[in-house]
Formats: sequence, structure tokens, C-alpha cells
Amino acid sequence: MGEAATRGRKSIGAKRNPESADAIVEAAEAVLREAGYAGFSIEAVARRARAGKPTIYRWWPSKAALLIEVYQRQKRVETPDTGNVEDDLVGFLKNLFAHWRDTPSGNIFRSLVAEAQSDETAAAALAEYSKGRRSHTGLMIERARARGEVAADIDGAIVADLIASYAWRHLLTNRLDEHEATIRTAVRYVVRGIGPA
Amino acid sequence: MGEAATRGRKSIGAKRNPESADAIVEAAEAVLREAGYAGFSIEAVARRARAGKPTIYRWWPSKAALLIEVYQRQKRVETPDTGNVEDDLVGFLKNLFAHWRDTPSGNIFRSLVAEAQSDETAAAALAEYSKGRRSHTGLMIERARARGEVAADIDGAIVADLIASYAWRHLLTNRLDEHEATIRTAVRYVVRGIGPA
Amino acid sequence: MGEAATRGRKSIGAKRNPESADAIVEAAEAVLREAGYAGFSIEAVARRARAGKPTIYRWWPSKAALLIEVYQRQKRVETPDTGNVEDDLVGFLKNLFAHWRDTPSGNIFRSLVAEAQSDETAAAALAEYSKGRRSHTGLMIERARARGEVAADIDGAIVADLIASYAWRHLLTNRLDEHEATIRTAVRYVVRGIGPA
Amino acid sequence: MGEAATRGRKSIGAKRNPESADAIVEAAEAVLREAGYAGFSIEAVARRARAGKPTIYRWWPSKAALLIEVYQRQKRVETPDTGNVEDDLVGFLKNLFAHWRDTPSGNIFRSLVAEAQSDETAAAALAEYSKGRRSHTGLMIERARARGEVAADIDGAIVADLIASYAWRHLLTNRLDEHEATIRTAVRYVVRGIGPA
DNA sequence: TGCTAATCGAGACGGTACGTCTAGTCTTTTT
DNA sequence: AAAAAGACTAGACGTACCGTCTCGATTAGCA
Repeated sequence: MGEAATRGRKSIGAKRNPESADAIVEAAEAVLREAGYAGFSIEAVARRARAGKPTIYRWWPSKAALLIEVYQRQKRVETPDTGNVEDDLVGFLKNLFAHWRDTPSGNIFRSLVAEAQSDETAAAALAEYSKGRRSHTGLMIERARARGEVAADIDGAIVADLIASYAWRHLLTNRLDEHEATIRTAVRYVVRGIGPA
Repeated sequence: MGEAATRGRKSIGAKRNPESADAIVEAAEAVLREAGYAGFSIEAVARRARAGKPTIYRWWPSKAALLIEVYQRQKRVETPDTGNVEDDLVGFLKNLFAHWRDTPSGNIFRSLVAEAQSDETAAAALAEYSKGRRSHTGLMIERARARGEVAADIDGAIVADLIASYAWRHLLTNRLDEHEATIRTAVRYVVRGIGPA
Repeated sequence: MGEAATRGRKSIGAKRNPESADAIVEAAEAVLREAGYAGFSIEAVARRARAGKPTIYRWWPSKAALLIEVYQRQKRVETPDTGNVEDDLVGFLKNLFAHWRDTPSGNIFRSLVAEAQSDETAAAALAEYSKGRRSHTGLMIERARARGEVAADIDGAIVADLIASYAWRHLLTNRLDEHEATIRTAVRYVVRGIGPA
Repeated sequence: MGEAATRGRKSIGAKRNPESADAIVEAAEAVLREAGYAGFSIEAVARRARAGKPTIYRWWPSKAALLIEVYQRQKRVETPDTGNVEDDLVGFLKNLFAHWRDTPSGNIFRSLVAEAQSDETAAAALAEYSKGRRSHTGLMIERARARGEVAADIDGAIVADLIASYAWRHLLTNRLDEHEATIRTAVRYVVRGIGPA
């Protein structure tokens, strides 16, 4: 039966083999890039990575968990610091849209959101991840508040929510090529609304 | 066994049987209501509707097409007209969240958005639908502009986009139970930003 | 996805396709012949038959059921009628041993007995099959009784059991090449014991 | 979780721990007793014995080897000496059936026979073992011959073969609850056949 | 009125993927 | 130095759906 096991990559014993983990995440990314969310399956990843399915299930209990790890391996979007909150936010959205458009990240994140609609654990993982990101965007608001660009009683989390929502919807409705002018207008509506009276 | 849906359907002749079409759409809605997007499959719908799978495929070429029809059967959310744009928008969002929470609509729309991430036709249908809704929400802005609550050069579509994005994200991240105060705060940030100088 | 389905053999609709059934049983036989019981798996049969696994499971609920059908497709062993019970039984055993030795039948039956040790349904199926065969061997005893070779109060089923047991054990312990003299001796011990006083 | 078998075993050092070997064989026996051949796997035994799979593979190269060792640990069935060959053989079979029915022995031996159908080493071990048993049962025939109950030219090995075959088949087809009368009848057919003319 | 064509429920089909289980090999850790 | 422990590749298990196809029954409208 399985005489000729472990043909290519070797196990390194009782410790988790980082090569395998890498191979799996890389295979997952490749599958997503080439076949999209529709073609993304644990089987396909296992085939591609020359890994056993149980190895994947051992470390990533669900498709969502694997998707999240793949997403997090992507380079982060940089949040500019121009000294002006409108420019900061516009720059951030522009970078984010470009990143989502030009790397597999967009597809991955879309997949993750889709998965979260039918998978509890994906929803939980996504919520966890979003929490981290929200505070991150909230930072730009805090900097603006320190500069007096934003009123003292403004809730940064809610602003971040508005901005993130705007980004999500553009991703989910294939509008990542939005003109900068339109993005700037949207941002301005919010920025004006949260400015000092 | 023995679903309530159209047990004793009769006519199966040369003309399309509208009872069958109804039974299918109703079964689809029931499945979405009871099992959510995760349990939504053509097989499940066919079983529930006591219909053959080919009958479904004949009239709806994809899961997405069926989802779209189910969604369009849903009652629309009413847009209040309080004479004040903030109250209008808050009321609209509250109604929408309640509608999504308390009827199958939320599940259906979530499913449609998810499906659109891997299905072209769903994406197209969603885009088409969103266009209509945006103009519809834009109406509230136009009324506000007429009352002088909103500056003349404001782009209603972009405002509608911000509001709709906020709603989508709450749906997609299971936050339909958001407090009115939080919703009002978010709306106020936008409303203030678009008011007359 | 499954666009290019049904490449070779076609479905013939709502009725069971006999071509598929044949292909599956033939593939099962081929797998057994080439890989033996150890290599016999539903997956392997499905691959070989170009059939879907569910198609196999639809018609044969277990490995055992498929094995039995394969076994029954083999040509039957002829039961000689020489007018002498000893010669009848020796001839039958010789034929049976040869059949088991020279066709896949032996391997299949061995597999079936082995499977029955861990699978309830296999045990049941085997019992059912054996019942039919036992009465069949009992026939030789009845003929002998009619000729006065066997005492009137002899239980044919028990004699058949002794003979079948002898055959089984030779199969299961790889002694199908037993000399005719030895077989004849064993048969004679029984035949003498059941003769008229 | 938490099997009774060797929970607090300690020494896991450079010397082979005899406790481990014991624990493994005992676990194997327990698994066979509780789950039968169907549930008997190296994994299950390792889990039960709280041992690593390689530890088992190091000492028993195959499932069959482990089965053989487990079987050899079993108490032997006693062969009665009543002074009458029919009673001897009936008593032996009754004891054997009871032993197989009421201890794990039956399950173990069934498993071994089943395993031997696809594993060479098991087949060899079984053949070796059977040889020993045959001569053992043959003893009863020799005693009978000495008493003049059996003709001088009778081949004891063949008689033993017939009796063993009858036992095997009852084990393998779950008929260990056979009535004594039936067993006696079968034995009598053979005993009569081998008696002096 | 009788034929033809469309439609229906039903379900078989070849497939893909699921998530779990076991086989047997390999290496690290522990004693 | 060797046993224990656990990770690894590989692949079978039996189930759920996919989307396609054919069957046999049923009915409407044309001839």
C-alpha cells in the first residue's frame, strides 16, 4: 500500500515542519490566484502542496482559517501620514484599493467575507481580524484629533467603521477602480462632518 | 417529508406551470430562512419544493439567479419622511436593520452578496439592483437639499454610497443589532459633513 | 467545474443504466484480479470503471455486496452425477478447488469471507449465499439416499456442512492443490459414516 | 480517553520497556474484545496503550504479527479424555465453541484468519499454528485407535482436518451457538466413517 | 379528435469536494 | 543509544451536491 510514502518533502520529526506549513499557505495562495474563490478547496490546496489533507486540517480547522493566514501573509497596506486627515484617508483608501486590485489580496479578502456568510468560524475570524484593523484606521483619526482637525468628542471607531464600510463595499461590488476624485469627495463628507464646530 | 409547500400540485402540461415556479421560489426562501446560506443548495430547494432539479435549472440557470428572484420577491423597506434628513436616514437604517434581522431578507441578501463574489451573473444582478437602491436613497438627500439641509453641490449618489456601505458591512459582519445611538452618530458625521457651510 | 461530465458512457435517464452496472462489476473483478483483496477499494473500482463513487454506493451498499455480485458472475462449479456418492463429492470438490485455483473466484470468495469478519452486512450476505449453496450440495446426498447409498435418517444439511467446511478451510489456508487421494480419503470417512448400517 | 491500560507507565528510556510491550498486547486484546476485527487498527491499539505507532511497528512489523502474539497469549482449550472418541470430539468442539464465544479468542482467531487472506505472514503463522493444532487433535484419534475404536489405517491428520474445518466454518459464519445435538450428529458421521469394519 | 411538442416529477449518471480515519515512515525529544 | 511521541505524505472511507440527461406521464394547442 503506502510503501513509497513521503516522496518529496521530508518530515522533520515530532516538530511541526515549517516547510510543510509554507508549502500549504503558498499553494493556497496560488490556487486562489489561479482559480479564484470558486476553485479554492482544501483538496486543491493539498494536491498543489503535495500535502496530506489531514496535515491541513490539523493546523487550519477550516477553509476560513487558511484564508486568513494567506491574507495575513500579504504585505500590509501603508497608512500615510501627511499631516492632513483628508489626505491621510484618501491615501489610505487609494493604497488599499490598489493593493486589493493588484495583488491576490483582494480576491482573498472577498473570499473570506463570502465564506463568513456561511461559516461561523470564518465570521468569528473575520470579526477578530476586523477589530484589529479598525483600531489601526482609528489611529489616523487620533492623530487628526491631536492636530485639532477633529472635534474632541468624535468616536474614532465609528469613523473607522464608515471608512472601512466604504472600502468593503467597493471591493465586494468590483469598484476598486474608483476615481480618486470620487473617493476624495466621500472622504471629505465624513471629514467635514467630524471637524470642530 | 411532506413539506407544506404545494403538496398537491397538479398541472404538468405543455405550458409552464406557474404553481411550480412559485413553489420553487417559496421553497428557496424557506430553505434560506431555516438553514441560511450554508444550507442553500439546488438539491435542498428541489426536495423542499417537490420539484425535479432540471425544472429549476430550466428556469434559473444558477444559484445566483434563483437568489435574485427570491430577493426581488421581498417587501421593500420603507423610507421615512420626517422632514429632517438625519431622522430620515437613521429611521431608514433602523428599518432596514430590523427588516434584515426579522425576515429572511437579511439571509437572502447576505447570500446574494456572497454568491456575487464567485458568480459573475450574481455580481451583475447585484450591481443592477444597487444602482436602483442608490438612487432611491439619494431621494432622501434630494428632499433634504430642497429643504436647504444639504449644500447644493453635494453628490447624492456618494452620500447614498456611504450609507449603503455602512448598512452592508453591518449585515455582513452580523451587527444588525447596533444601538440606535451608534447609528445616529455615524449618520450625523455624514449629515454634518454635507450640510451648508 | 463539472462541465465536461459524462464523457464516455452516457446516462440513460431515470432508469438504471445496465452499462454502468456491468462496467462496475467488471472493473471490480479486474481490480481484484490485478491488485488482490488488499488493493480492492471502492475508489479503485470507481476509477477503473470511470464511474462515480455514489453510483457504486447507490447499488451496492457495501464492499461485500459488490464482491458477492462479482463472485456470482463467475461460472458455476458443476456438480457431477456419477451414480456414486463418493465420486460425486470428490468430483465436486476437485472441480471447486480447480475453479477457485484457476479463476479469480477463489480470491473473491476468500475476500468475502475475510470481509464478513469485520462487516455485518458481508456476514449476512455470505450467510444468505451459503444457504443457497448448502441446499445445492445437499442434492447430491438426496440422490444418494434415493439410490440407497445413504441411510434414511441422515441429515443432508449436516453432511453438506462438513463438505463445505472442508472446502472453505482448504481455500482459506491455501491448500487448493490438495491431492485427489487425500480429498477422496476425507470424503470416504464421511461417506462411510453416513452409509446404511 | 483515559484507558485503564497502563496509565501511569513511567520508564521510557534507552531500554526496551517490557511494560510497553505488555500494554500494547493487552490493548490489542482489549480493542479486539470491544470493537472486534472491524475496529482493530494499529492506531486504535496505540491510542489505547498510550504508545506511539512506531513503537508498535518496531516490535510487530504488521497487524498480523500483533494478532499472532495476542492469539498466542490466549489459554488453550482443553481436550477431554472420556474414553470414547465421539464424546471426546463433541466435548472438544463444545469447549472450543464456548471458548471462542465467551472470550476474546474467537474474535482474535477470526481476525487472524481474515488477515491471513491478504497478508502473507499471517497466512504463514496461521499455517504453522494449524499444523500444531492438527497433531494435537490427532492425539484424540490416536487414543481412539489404541482403544480399537478407530480402524488401523485411518489417517488421523485427515480426521483432524475435517473436525477443525467444521469448527472454523462455525466460527467464521457466526454459528458458535450450534446445538450439541447437531454437533454430535456431525461428529458421529465422521466417527462412524472411521470406525473398524 | 387526434397528434405533436412542451413541461413536469423523478432520479440515475460521472464527478468533485468534504472532513475523518488509518497506514507506515521519519525525526526530535526524553531518559 | 534507544524508546517514546507525534508530524508527515498518501489515500480510502462514505456523504452531499453539482449540473446533465433520460424516462414516462400529462396537457395544450395545432391540424
